[in-house]
Amino acid sequence: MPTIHDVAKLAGVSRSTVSRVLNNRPGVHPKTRERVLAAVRELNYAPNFAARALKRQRADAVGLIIPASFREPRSDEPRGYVLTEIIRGAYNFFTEQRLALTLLDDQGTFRFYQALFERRQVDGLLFIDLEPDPHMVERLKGLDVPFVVIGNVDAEDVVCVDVDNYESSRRVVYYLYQMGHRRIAFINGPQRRFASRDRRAGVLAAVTELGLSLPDAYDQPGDFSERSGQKAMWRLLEADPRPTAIYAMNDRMAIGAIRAARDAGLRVPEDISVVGFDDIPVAPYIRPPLTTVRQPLYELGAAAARLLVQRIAGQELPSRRVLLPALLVERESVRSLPTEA
Amino acid sequence: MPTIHDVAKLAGVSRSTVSRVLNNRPGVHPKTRERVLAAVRELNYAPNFAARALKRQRADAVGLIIPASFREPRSDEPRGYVLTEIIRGAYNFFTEQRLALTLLDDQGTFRFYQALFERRQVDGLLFIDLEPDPHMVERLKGLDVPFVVIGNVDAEDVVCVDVDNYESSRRVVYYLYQMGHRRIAFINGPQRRFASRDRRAGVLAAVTELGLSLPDAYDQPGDFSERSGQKAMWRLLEADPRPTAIYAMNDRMAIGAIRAARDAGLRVPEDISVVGFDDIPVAPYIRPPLTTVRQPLYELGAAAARLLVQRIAGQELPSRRVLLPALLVERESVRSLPTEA
DNA sequence: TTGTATGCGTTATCAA
DNA sequence: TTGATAACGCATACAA
Repeated sequence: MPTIHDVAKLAGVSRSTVSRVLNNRPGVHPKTRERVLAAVRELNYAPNFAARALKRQRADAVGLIIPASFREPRSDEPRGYVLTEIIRGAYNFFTEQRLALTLLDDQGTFRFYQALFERRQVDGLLFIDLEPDPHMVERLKGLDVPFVVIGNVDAEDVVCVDVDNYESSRRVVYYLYQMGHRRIAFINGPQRRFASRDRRAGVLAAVTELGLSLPDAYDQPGDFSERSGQKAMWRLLEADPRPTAIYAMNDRMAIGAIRAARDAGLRVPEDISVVGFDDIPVAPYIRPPLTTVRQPLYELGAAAARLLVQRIAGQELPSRRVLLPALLVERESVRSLPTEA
Repeated sequence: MPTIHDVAKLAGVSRSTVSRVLNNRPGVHPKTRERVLAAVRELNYAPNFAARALKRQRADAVGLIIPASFREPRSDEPRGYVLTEIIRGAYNFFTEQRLALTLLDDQGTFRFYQALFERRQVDGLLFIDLEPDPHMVERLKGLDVPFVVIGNVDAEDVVCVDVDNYESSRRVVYYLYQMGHRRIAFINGPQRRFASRDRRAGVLAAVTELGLSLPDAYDQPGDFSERSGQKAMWRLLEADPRPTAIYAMNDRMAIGAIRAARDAGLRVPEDISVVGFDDIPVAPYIRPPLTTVRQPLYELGAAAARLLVQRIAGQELPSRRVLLPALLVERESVRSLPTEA
């Protein structure tokens, strides 16, 4: 492959001139520029990536740190869809900015991320769902590596972008209320997850604002699995009075809940309404099609990418926490109830 | 960040010695090696990626070329799932080999791929589903860039790995036959796709081997969309005699077909059986759960990655076409028929 | 407006 | 067993 030297020779100029033309530096005679460009085309020249990175001290690449679960075999989790949409959003933005996107998995070790950056293999890091380790984030802040987290993080001054779990949840309860429901129950996710806590907080806020209450019997734990949704529903069905609407923190639990209801001889939504969260691909296909909250996955990826690029450019970021609104997708799993006046 | 020079100084040796230690070269005194390693640890040194690439003339990175459709917004297509599984397989293998994986989209221009390689940004290219352009592949072969294609390709001497569409399809027909079906119809995909052609060829082979036939009325075109499956089913239902089993080339068309059957007042599988292809995530969730063929997506990615690494290493490849077996997943959309003796 | 010289951080060749 | 030195290909400060 040709080098800048070959181009210079062919164009009859020095290497510096070629470099100037290639980098759009001013102060090159149009005529000369023309000749150089012609030579570039003729030789099909493209600047060596490594040499440029070495000289410029930047990689023109960012690392996307995907959850360690990515390396594990197929599971129930709609990971594929979620991940793809987020990556797509980030990828499109980075590509526009002429930044390469390198896939890396979450090895959980600080040392690994440090090396990545110190080796200048990447100019910045984008973490997807780095939930559990605020400690690592703290250490990361010690480095000067620009990074952005998708999902919430329990650390100060970390740039992160997330769906507005609190507000979305609050909206769901309001929606249910508008549909005439007053006895609204709730299937939660693991409490160690921010998403669960925030969504639950939104529910509590709405319930309070609306003058309702959330008795313990209506506040069931779950672990995001379909099975746990099913079990939670069993308990919910024994509550007295029975709730008229169930809000599950994710679609898989909602699906489990619907199954449990049906097994108990109840119809959804005629006898009991169910709302999920995520809008996973199967949501429209189950019976009944699931009313749920769609996360702005693509936008999450794109927003995070934009923030990361700004950080790499050294800009001060206006806010360190960006919350994106989610969309309530009405399908058929919620019934409108005549309000009990 | 520290350089090899700093390490050398701290360890009281020359840069060459440090380099030797770092690259596990023989001929270093154990004592010296020890000192160097200690210095490396103390400084938290990691070799500069660009400098190394420049010197070694390789990037230690491969490019994954994803379909251009990736950049487009969410569609019905189960692209997310398929892509994720393939990438996961490839990613895990590359990571083992200490190769970084860079995401790149299919810009369709030969020039782009050429530059990628000539810039030494990647050591090789992995194409996912590069269906339409054998011409580009031919040109790619002209370069000395190692590449492997996932999916079939209409060109000679190209290393590609794919699911064994022909054989899998053949198996489906045998399966249906064993279940007692004799009037088996077929909903095809777009003929320009290899997958469609190969799957159809498998059907024809099986039909012939089993002494059945595939009348024109049983051989319906489709375009992979749910809607087209539905339409094909309408035509199929008018055939006389009506087929007892339908084999659709993908799950979405199968879902469309089931819908059409139900709309026509037929029950699946009691009145008519349906088989799909792909095992998309919704397949187990539809009514009835869909019997279908699961592609070995993860394995496809892993196999392709392995082949690419071999090519990069300059090994001659034993075969230039690798076909992986698919798995028939029996669910509830096929009924066992008493054989008409 | 253009060219010369130097260095980015490694690895590899050759001497010692 | 080790060290000096020369590339790798590019960008830039400075000189012309």
